[in-house]
Amino acid sequence: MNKSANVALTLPDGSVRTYPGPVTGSILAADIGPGLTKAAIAIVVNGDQWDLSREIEQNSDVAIITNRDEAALEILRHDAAHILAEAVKELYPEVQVTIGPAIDNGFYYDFARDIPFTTDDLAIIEKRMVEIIERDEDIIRSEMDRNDAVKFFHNMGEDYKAELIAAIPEGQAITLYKQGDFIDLCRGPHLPSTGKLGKDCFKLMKVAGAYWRGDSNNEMLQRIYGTAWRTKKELKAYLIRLEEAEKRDHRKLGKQMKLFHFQEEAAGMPFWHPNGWTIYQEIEAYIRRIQKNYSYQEIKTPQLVDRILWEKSGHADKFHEHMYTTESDNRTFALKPMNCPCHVQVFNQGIVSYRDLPLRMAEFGSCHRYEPSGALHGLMRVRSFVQDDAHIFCTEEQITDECITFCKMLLEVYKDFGFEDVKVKFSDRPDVRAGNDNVWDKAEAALIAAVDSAGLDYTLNPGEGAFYGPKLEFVLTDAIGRDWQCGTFQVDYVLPERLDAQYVGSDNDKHRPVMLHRAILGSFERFIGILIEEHAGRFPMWLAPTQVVVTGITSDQDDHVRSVYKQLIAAGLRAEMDLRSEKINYKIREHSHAKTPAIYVVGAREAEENTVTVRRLGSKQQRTLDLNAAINDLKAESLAPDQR
RNA sequence: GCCGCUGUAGCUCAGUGGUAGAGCGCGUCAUUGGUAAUGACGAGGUCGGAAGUUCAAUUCUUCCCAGCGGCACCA
Repeated sequence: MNKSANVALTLPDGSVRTYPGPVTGSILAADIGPGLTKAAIAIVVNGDQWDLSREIEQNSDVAIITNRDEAALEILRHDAAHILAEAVKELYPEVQVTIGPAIDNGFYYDFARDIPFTTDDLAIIEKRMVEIIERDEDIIRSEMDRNDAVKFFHNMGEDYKAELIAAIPEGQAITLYKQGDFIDLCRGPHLPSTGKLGKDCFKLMKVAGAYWRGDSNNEMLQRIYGTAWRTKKELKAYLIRLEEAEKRDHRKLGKQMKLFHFQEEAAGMPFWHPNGWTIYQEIEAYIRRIQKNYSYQEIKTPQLVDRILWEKSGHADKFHEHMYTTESDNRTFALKPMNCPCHVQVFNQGIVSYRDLPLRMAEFGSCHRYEPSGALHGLMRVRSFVQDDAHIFCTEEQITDECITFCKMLLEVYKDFGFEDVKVKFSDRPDVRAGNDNVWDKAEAALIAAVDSAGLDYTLNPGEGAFYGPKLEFVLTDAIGRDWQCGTFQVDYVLPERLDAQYVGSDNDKHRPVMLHRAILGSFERFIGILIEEHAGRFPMWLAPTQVVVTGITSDQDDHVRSVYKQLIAAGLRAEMDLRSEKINYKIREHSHAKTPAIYVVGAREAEENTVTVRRLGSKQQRTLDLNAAINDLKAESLAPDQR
């Protein structure tokens, strides 16, 4: 070790402060100014986050983290988790603590306790947390030998902690943090004292079950979630954001806007109503046009296929518990959970020449999967769904080009739906998989080469590939910053082998094609759910179930309203008319609530002049336009993005 | 599937060991009003399902189903 008597600390602005010996972040902060003493939370030492109380013994580049820094949030939240654990241990000493990390927007802590926490407990715990913050306990770091630490926690009755430490490699020092009487295993860093967390900057949110170490074979722990922020204002803003997100909830809007419903007799399987089905059909027609442009052929295959096919394909092996089956003819049939094996059957009819490749086969195939009951979530996770599914049969040499073209197509589609921000993840071989390692080496190499050629940045998602091949996953970000994984592109050498797909090459020999599985939207159900939340129900004109409502001021205009309505329908628009004897205020309010994008009002004046007064959703402005001009505007606006 | 919570009118929700209520919506009538709620009257519920405790269950208990929040899973 290169210890010098003097310790020189270089600050971000380049200035250097020298101390005669080891120095702590706190001392440094105090030297710089009293304001910083108060605001300081931790210190970055040569890129690592340290506690303010930890002694710096060598010359270092340092930066003090204050509560104004983003980095402060994670530390703060981690501390909130510790304060939560301390409060729980004080209130319920029989509870064992396990882990409690900072997460997006907050923190959680998992406890082992026979009796689950209730929401009433949350208020009590929260109160105790405030007390701990007011006590302003010092948070003290110490190190302990691994084996000593295991004993230490066992003696305290904290078996889970002991198990965690036992899993840390031998010889590695263990850091402990003590605040009041509460000691926890932790990497740190932490705030200097509990008082640094604002007592009105956090809130406990919910209780939930969570498996020990995330494994469903293990016992279930009691998890308490909380949110924590630097300021009360930030906390409030976050809570408002949650409320806003709730308003967009597609399940709520789906009901309100009469798009679809679910019921007990068909859990997880949507009943589409006329409004929702209109959106669905628009999207399907759009995708069909795009696919045609990209030289896909559309097919349709059976819903019910003998189990034997699923055994051959390997799906039954891995997913039989998630497949619906039915008996008939002394055979077991499975409702198809996916389309690919059926597409291979189509491919296998007759003889395909290398000249026919790449062969792009698309199907809006209705699939069923018995999803675990706890997984169901509105349209986002269903048991019956349709994908914009397609399989490309091609040669190895064609993979790259196909991938490039697909990426282009996918970005085009996302853009048409208003999603410009797209992330790509590359998922490689999972532990449980079909096909030998040579095949996987080949498939992964081909896919990486392809995505590189497509010019897309991607992040690695190790072990998350499909059982038959690696995949790219396309993630889009919605209007309120949430990520949704939708598109996929998978390279598959396994299924063609298992289902014996062949083509005749230019050498007149038989060869295996490679199969590329791909989807852009993923499931229509889920994508529509995403769109509902993206637009908060205010669909763009081309998707709006009702595009325009015509209504009169008084019943004297009824005939004229009928005539305008007929012209709108004749123009191919999804129009409604409202002839009820309600006041115009009432009708405007109602149709605005229904999120109808355009309202045409005809009073005596408009009827006389053959005009309409147009009111657009979200605007109080009224514009009186010539009827034909208004209809033409609406027609232009209601074209799908690819038709403009 | 696992942990917890919830399930009352079409919707949102209140309520009670003695078989139920509001607002909105719906229907009828009146009203003909220029851009986010006109008024009156009326219809509508075996209180998620099954069993149990009780003189009596929508209310208490158990089981089942579904939904919600998480966890696990997601070809």
